[in-house]
Amino acid sequence: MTDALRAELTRVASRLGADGVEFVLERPRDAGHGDLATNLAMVLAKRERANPRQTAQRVLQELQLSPELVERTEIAGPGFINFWLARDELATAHRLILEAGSHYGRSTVGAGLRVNVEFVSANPTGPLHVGHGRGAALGDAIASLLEWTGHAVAREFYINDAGVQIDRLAQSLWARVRELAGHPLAIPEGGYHGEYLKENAREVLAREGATFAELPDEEGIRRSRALILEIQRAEQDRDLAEFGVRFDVMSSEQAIYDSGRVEHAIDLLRQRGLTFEAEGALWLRTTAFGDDKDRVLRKSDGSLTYLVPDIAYHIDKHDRGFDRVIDVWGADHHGYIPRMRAVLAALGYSPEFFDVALVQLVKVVRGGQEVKMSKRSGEFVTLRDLYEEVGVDAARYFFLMRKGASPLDFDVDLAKRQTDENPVFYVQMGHARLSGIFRTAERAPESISGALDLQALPAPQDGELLKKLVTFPEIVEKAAREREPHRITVYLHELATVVHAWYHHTRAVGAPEGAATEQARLLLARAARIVLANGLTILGITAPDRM
RNA sequence: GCGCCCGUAGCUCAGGUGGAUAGAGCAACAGCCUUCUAAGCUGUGGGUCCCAGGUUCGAAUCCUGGCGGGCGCGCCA
Repeated sequence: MTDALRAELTRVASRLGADGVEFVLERPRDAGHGDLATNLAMVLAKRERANPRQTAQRVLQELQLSPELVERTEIAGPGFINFWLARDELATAHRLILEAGSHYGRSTVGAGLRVNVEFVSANPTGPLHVGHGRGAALGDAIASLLEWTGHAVAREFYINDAGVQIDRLAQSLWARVRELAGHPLAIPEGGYHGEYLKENAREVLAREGATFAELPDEEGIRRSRALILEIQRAEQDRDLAEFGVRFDVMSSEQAIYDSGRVEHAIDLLRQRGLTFEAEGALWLRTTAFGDDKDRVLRKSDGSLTYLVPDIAYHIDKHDRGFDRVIDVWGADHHGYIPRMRAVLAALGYSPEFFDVALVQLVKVVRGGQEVKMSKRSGEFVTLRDLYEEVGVDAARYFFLMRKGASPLDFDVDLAKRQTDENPVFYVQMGHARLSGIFRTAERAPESISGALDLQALPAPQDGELLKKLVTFPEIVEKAAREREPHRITVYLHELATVVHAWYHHTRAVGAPEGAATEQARLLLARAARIVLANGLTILGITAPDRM
C-alpha cells in the first residue's frame, strides 16, 4: 500500500514538473498525523520558492487515489500531507501475514546478488571469548537478514593457521607437554600462557602416549603444531555449534599459501604495475587508491606481510563469484579498511564489492563490576562461560541489542533475570503468552483463519497491535540494507510492549464483546505470534510457547 | 600530529540520506493481582540532543571550527 501511494506521488511530482525529485513517505510518530505522511509539497515548494501549503493543495488536486486505499487526507503543519489509510487496507495487510506465515517479512530486493559474510575468523590459538561471540551473533544475523531479503548468502570463517603466531602456539604447547613430563621448558617470548594449554597438553599425552613428551624438540614442536590446531579448531567449532552458528565455508590461510594463490596475488599486482621496490622491500602503491601510505608486501628479509595472504584471500572470494563480501571485523582493525579497499580498487573491483561491519568491545558486567577473568583461560571471559551461564538466547539477544559499532555492556545479572526488566525474557514472554491464548482456546493457531473483521476490534490496543505488525517487512529491509540487526531487537521490544499491553487490556478467549471479537482477536494473536517468531528467528533466538 | 568512531534523561542506549511536541529500558515516585502466564499493566517526574558558528521555511540529524572520550596509525598479525 505504501508502494502504490509512493508511485502515485512520484507521478504527481513529475506532472508538476519535478521529475525524479526525492521525497519522504513515512509513518509519522504521532498517530494524530495519519498513517502515512509525505514532505513532497515542502520539497517542491523549496524548488519553486513557493508557499508549501499552497503547493500541497496543488498536489492534492493532482493526486488520484482510490477511496479503497486512502480514506482521508489533510495538509498539516508547514506543508505535510497526511494520509489515513482505508481500514480495509489493514485487513488486507493482516491477511498477508497469515498467508506468508513463517515467511512474512521476506522480500526479494536482493535477488540475484551473491553475498559472502565472513565472521568470527578467530585465530586457532585459544578459546573463543565474548568479543568473538558478539561477532558471531552479528555476522550470523547479518547473513540471516540478507537471506530474508533474497540474497544468496554464504557464511564463511577464515582460519589464520599460518604464520608466526601458530609457531609460537606450537612451541607453547610443547613446553606444557614437557612440563607435564617433568622437563620444565620455558614458554617462548610472545607465546601463550593460558591455562587451557595445560589441559590441551594433558589431552595430547593421553592421546599420543607418554613417549610423546620424550620426542626431540624439533619433532615434538612439529607434531604439536598439527595437534594444537586440530584441538583448538575442534573446540571453537563445538562452541560455535552450541551457540547456534553454522558456517558454509571454512577457509584456511595455509591452504591459500599451499595453492600458490599468495604468490599469484603478488604477480597480479606486479603485472598491473602497482608495485615498486624500495629499501630492499617490495611495496604496493595503495596511495594511488586512497590509502594514506604505501604498503609493504615482501619485507626486506624476504618474508611476506600479513596483507599479502589477505589480498589473496579476497581475490579468492571474488573469483568464487561473490558480488559482495562483508567482513565482520573487530573495531580495532578499522585502520586496516582503507588499505584493503585500496587494494581491491587497484584490482579493478567495484567499490561495492567490499564492505566491513565493525564490532566493538564487549564489557561483561556482574554485580555492577566489570568481569575480567575467566576461570578457564585465566585471561578473558570465554564465549562458552557466558552462554553456559545466561543461555544462548539471552547471549545472542544482548549481543544484538546495540549497533555493532557501539561498545556494549553485557549485564550478566540482567540477562539471567526472569522478569520484564530482561529484554529477551520480555520479548519471548510475549510469544509464550500468545501461544497460551491458543492453549486456552484449545485450538491450533493455524486453525484460526478467515478475513479480519476490523469492526469487531473495538479496543485501541487492537488497532495499535495491528499497525505495529504490518511495519515488520520495512524494518527487515532497512536492517538488511544497513547491516544493522539491532533494528530488529529494537523493533521486537517495541512489538512486545504492544503485545503485553494488548494482552492485559483486552481478552481474546471469551471476549466480553462477543464471538466476533473473539474470532478477530484470535486472528490478531495468530499474526502477532508469527511476527514475533519471525523476528526472533532472524536473530537466531528461539520463540518458546511456554516459559 | 594524522585518520576513523563516539558525545542524546541520573545510568545504558535508540533515533541521524533534515521535518511536526526528541524516544525506550533501567533507576525514582504513585497506582493495579477472583484475569488467555502479575513471569504483567497503567501513570508521574526527569533534556543546553557536548559547545560555538553556518546552510535551511525547518537542524539531534548536514557543513566548519572547538572541547571531551575510545580506537588506529609497523618491513606485527
